[in-house]
Amino acid sequence: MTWSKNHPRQRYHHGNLREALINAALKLIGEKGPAGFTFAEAARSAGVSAAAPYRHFRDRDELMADVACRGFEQLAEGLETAWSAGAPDALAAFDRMGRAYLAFARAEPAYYAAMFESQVPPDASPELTKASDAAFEVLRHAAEAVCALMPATARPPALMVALHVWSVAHGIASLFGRGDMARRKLPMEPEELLEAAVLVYLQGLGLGPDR
Amino acid sequence: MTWSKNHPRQRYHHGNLREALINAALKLIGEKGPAGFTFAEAARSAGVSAAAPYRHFRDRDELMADVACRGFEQLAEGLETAWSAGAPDALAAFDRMGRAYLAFARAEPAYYAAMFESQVPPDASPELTKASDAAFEVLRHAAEAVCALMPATARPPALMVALHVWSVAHGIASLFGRGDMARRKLPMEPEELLEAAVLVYLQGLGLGPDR
DNA sequence: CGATGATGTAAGACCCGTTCACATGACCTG
DNA sequence: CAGGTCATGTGAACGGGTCTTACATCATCG
Repeated sequence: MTWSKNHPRQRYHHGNLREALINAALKLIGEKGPAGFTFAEAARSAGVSAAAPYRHFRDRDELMADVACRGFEQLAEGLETAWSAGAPDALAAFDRMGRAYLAFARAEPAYYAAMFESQVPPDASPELTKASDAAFEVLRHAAEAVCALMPATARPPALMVALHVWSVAHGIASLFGRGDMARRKLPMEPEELLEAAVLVYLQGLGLGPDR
Repeated sequence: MTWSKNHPRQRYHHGNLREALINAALKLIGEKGPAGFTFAEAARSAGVSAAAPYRHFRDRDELMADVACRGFEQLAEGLETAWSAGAPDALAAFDRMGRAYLAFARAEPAYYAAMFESQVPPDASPELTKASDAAFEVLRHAAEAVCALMPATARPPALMVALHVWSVAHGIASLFGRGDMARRKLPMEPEELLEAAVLVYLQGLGLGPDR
């Protein structure tokens, strides 16, 4: 039994190294942040030599970009679920989406870090650009439904609304939702802070819930 | 003249190494991002050995934190100047502050990166915490002046307003104001996007400019 | 069975962060 | 001015990381 360790790869070939590396990356990023994540350690954690990962990723950044890509896909899925076709009404669904964004940042810090804190440029790969655009598209679509509630004469551009909401949600998540500035003492939970911001903002657009 | 190079330090002691390292760090961060910045290269750029910086900073992170600290001081100064005692009126001054935030992110990418993208925890040093708090305090003070425009019966907490505005400004700066997601095609300049967001938001608070 | 291509390994070049013993020299003190 | 002291800088060395290159293994298919 001398060969038995945690995951004693006996076969020369791993069989599923690409996925194993991505999982290792996710675990490591979650534990030590995107900067602490190391190609070599991911390899070690998968039980292969330090050179093996280069058969599956051009370099460390490409792995990071792949993780970020999957993160955007998960985020899009989460937002889509929260929106759930705008039921029961667009405003309630919109609010759920905001919470879903913060929930994602909190529940998947590794994905979130890879997506936004890893220095990976958004155009690192076509897939990444596409995944990120797709996630935004979910929000944009919701914004369109919300804008449709307003009289056509005073209807703001849905794209602008989507950008505003994305920005404030991202700002809150970055500043207060996680490690970064999380130490700043908030008078409320990030979720409440975001909900209040969106409520005030929609009110400013003439979409008060009490009209 | 064999000893003449760029800045041929002839004296054994540099004389002002601390400042030289900080300047080198700023230049390098600006050129290659906070991740690309290297203690060794800063030392090289200052013309000293790789071990010399350790006489002035405990480690690389402490240098980064020092840069971030100066960044917050500069930001606070910029916001204070933009606010300029709330003249001619609080709303106009508030708008200037938002623009000043984005201007800072654009004009000082090295500082901005050290402050928000360098993985330096906000409590890395007491000075950093203090500088960051001071910058926020400027915004908070302005928010208080803006809230004072409203009837006391319908006055929102100034802290909340400050947090909302800081969040949306930071979100826009992070997502669209610089390298990160700057590639996303915006229908407007970040400054206009922020101004519109704040206008809608203040309107939602009952502070329409046309009342 | 034998060739071939995908996948993994070993070793090494090069860089970084960090430490340690030692060198230099600014400055103070007698 | 002599000598001591302390801050500051040097060189060498360690451990670890990225990435490349030459070689090993093995699944697959003619």
